[in-house]
Amino acid sequence: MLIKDREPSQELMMLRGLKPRLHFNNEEKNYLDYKEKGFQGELAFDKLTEPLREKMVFLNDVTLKQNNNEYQIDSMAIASNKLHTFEVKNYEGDYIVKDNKWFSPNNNIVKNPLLQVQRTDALLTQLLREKGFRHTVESHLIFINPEFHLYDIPSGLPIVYPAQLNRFIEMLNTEPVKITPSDMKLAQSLLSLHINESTYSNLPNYDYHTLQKGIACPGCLKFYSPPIYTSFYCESCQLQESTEQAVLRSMEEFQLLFPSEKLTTNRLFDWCGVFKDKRTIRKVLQGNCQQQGHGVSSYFFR
DNA sequence: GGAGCTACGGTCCTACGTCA
DNA sequence: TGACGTAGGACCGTAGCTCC
Repeated sequence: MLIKDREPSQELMMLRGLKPRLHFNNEEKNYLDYKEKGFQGELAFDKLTEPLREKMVFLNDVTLKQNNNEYQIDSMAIASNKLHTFEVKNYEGDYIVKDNKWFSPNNNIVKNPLLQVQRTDALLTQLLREKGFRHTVESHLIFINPEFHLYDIPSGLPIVYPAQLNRFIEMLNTEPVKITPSDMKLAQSLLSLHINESTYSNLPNYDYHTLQKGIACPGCLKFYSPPIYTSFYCESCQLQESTEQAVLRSMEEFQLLFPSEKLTTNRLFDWCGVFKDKRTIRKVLQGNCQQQGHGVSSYFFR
């Protein structure tokens, strides 16, 4: 059973929204690639665990806060009073561990993901006890990318390598477990404790006036040319999208990047940048949002 | 209170897509 | 190919807000 599905994080959505509008430096480009890759890895793991959903309750991408410690869990599976956590890494290439430090293929030190797993395990166990659940917590560090290899790591750690993944899933699938009422109660409790991310420390600085205006294709993030009749056509990736869909997407992007700004026809018209008539924008807003006020003071909200 | 500004809506015309 | 429907563009009027 799946009771919480995965969606791109707000930070990833904001980065995607900013990418075509802002000149990213190398660090920012790498960070977006890292987030995209991470998300793709998580989606791939979700696909692998689909067969387990019949006998386990799954919660994906849950963020919890405890004693001012915020921690995010890529995936959780609960059954027969046991809670599995999965930290999914989509690392690629040859990584080496020296003196408990992790080195990427280009010899940069990366955060030790085992420490993250241990921290999550400890905080989650504490949370479960506080809430009165007797479930045991078993944490796993999953490396999903088949092009990943880790050298010089001691054995006996809760790591699942790409070559072991299918057997690992098969092992979980053959375990004689079932979803108990207590498992459901725990899943619902964790779902109710889930919070939205609160900090986006790695976002580049941006300002409305300096951002490039336009509607970016959701496929390749390149700006559309003006619409042909009622739809946009991306010359780069051949994707086609209705003007209404594109405006709604731009509206969500604008609200995500500028949550305190009022949504007006003119502002969205300027933000989209490709329409010749504001009425196209107004029509979409009127059809999909509620209007407050009139004239210069009017704005829309959902 | 009036001028100026901004936003919305009405009307007409044109362009484009669909269908018989 | 022509009729029809729909969307977009231009122009203008109206309404509401701000500022003096």
